[in-house]
Amino acid sequence: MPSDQTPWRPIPEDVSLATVAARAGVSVSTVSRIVNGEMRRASPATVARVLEAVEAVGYRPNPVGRALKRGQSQLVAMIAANLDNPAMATIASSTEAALREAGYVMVLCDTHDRPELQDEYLEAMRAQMVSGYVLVAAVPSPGLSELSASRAPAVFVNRRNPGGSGAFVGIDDRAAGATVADYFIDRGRRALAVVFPRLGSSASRDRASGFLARLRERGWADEAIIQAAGDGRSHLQIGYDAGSRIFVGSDAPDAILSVSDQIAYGLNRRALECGLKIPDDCELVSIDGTPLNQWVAPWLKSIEIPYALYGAEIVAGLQLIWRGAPFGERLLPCKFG
Amino acid sequence: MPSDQTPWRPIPEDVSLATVAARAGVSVSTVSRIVNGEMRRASPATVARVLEAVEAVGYRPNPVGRALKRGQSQLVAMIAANLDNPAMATIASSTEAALREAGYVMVLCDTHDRPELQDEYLEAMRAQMVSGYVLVAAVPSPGLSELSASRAPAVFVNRRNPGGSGAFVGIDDRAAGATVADYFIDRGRRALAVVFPRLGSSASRDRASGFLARLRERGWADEAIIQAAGDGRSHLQIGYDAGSRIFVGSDAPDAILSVSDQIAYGLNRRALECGLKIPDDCELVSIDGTPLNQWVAPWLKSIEIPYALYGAEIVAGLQLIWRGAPFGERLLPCKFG
DNA sequence: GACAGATTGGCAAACGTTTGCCAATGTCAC
DNA sequence: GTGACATTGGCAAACGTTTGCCAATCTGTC
Repeated sequence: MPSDQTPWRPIPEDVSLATVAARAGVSVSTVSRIVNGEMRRASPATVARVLEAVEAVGYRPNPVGRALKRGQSQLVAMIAANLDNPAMATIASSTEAALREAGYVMVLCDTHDRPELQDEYLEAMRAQMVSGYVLVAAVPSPGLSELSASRAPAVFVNRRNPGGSGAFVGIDDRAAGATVADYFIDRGRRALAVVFPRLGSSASRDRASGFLARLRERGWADEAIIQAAGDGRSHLQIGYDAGSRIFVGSDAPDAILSVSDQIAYGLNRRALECGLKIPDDCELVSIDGTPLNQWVAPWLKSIEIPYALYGAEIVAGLQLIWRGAPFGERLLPCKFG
Repeated sequence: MPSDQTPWRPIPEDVSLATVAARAGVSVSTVSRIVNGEMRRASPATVARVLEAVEAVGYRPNPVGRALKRGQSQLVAMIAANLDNPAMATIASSTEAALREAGYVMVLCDTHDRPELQDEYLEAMRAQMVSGYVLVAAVPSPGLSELSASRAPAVFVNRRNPGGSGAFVGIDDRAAGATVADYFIDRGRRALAVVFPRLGSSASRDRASGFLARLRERGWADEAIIQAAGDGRSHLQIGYDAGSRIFVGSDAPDAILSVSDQIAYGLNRRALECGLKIPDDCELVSIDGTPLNQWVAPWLKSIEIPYALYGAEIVAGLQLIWRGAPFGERLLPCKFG
């Protein structure tokens, strides 16, 4: 609980519409209208006088007063599953930049993948009268259903809306999986494996199933492919555990698709412990491809998801929705290399 | 610019003090007082009736109205230099959790280390009437000076207030550097180096100078130690570039202190390219020690900074300041391993 | 000179909250 | 019965903004 006896108060934003109005010798309403660009409601002379006064006293509209009146703040909520994941941090960073550019302020919430916390945040953000929601890897929850039903402006990122439709920014996960399948086949790999979280997002699932589907198309039997699903929250651990199962015995794969960088890190660690060298003994391809890889994991080949571009797309999506235009989904192109 | 013709409006928080007041048959003021815990202003019967009504209609105070009246919102601004850095992401994540716990909402701003942007954000946050500021690796700027002068509640993290005093959460950087110096000496290392950013923060400087000072204490001449200062924003690149200078020639060091993980990543990459193996050919110790290291950089030994604990300390600091208590600095203990 | 119509600008209410002040009622002692 | 005093609760203003509506002035035409 915040202390009730706060000795410090923010410097009162001593310059308000009233200050400007007084200086320009007009009423508050006139200033408000001019500040909001409604120029036709005043004579050019008045407009000039008001703008001069605005400049002179350094007036900046108070977002709180405005929010109260308009019933909507300049805040946009980003509700992310796990900030500690570098991919999410990059998304957060680029979104923040794009929002600022558009005149909004980002509020960041980390749900740690927990539905109750997600709902708590959704409620809190609604109370803050946020203008929109950015849901990064949202989990199913009652509050999320309500949100969908309320038609509030929301953009889902990475994971589609678990319960229904909604604007989406991400990549073509199935195609990404398929690309890796083609790559492995064309390289003459014979023993394939795919590692993914058992309780994963739509994204994880689609990547794995796109991979398997393409293999099937090209004549591989499902049984020929090792599928290692891992439990738990940490992709690192999932990868490590999967490695424990995959790398033992004589039928170790010679090529593995890991649906995320972190799973690949875990796999590599276990591979090292088993005396296997990647990529020499077993090729490893992940889908993520954060820039850090080239520094700390040069052994990892990746489908590179352009997370740094997400922010711009997300904000473009929000803006479309705000003006009532439809925004289905935006799948960004990936580089494979 | 946000569209002016927004078709969607947040569901009006249809339940306000007035709703509760009507249902309980009392005035708005009474409800307000009771909701704020001022129980003595009403008879037990009234209190009960009001609380029942609050429950029944599901009343939640509107933070915007409250902020406008109080001149202070429940928002706390975190102004960080670079979210893409995993250490900062961890700090952001833990701070966010601690703030939520305390009933606050975190607004995240990424300055990309640019003073103008930092000032823009400081101004914007002031306009939002935030309750406090968390400045992670703040850079010197006019706005920051103003902030210090205004005595606004602020906690500096990692880097001390570049212009003056202020609450600080971090580690004992000089001691960390000294620890590494002792370690190298005790391990019998003979050719030492330290790599740091030329235009670094107080933290980087202190780590390097703590290292050098301890070496001096123990009889090493400054000239005997390779000091590689790097330019630029990216620590990865700084490390890589420093490696280019350090690893060539015959007098390569057998032990290096890197003041951050990322510099160490860059160093390692360059070492590999030079055919050197870490830690066999050259021991590398960094100060940071993010958990990711054990997965992707097992070759790296680190002073581990407990970033995940920062959030709690930061919020504790803010709360002390809010209630007028002094909060100088809090140096967290590090693990070396 | 009068009237229609456009132009210009102010009044006041409203958003949801907090809080100083006052009014009404109750309690007690004399 | 009267006065002092505590208890209980409401009125109304204020925070900074937006906006519907009305009033005043101006422009032009007959």
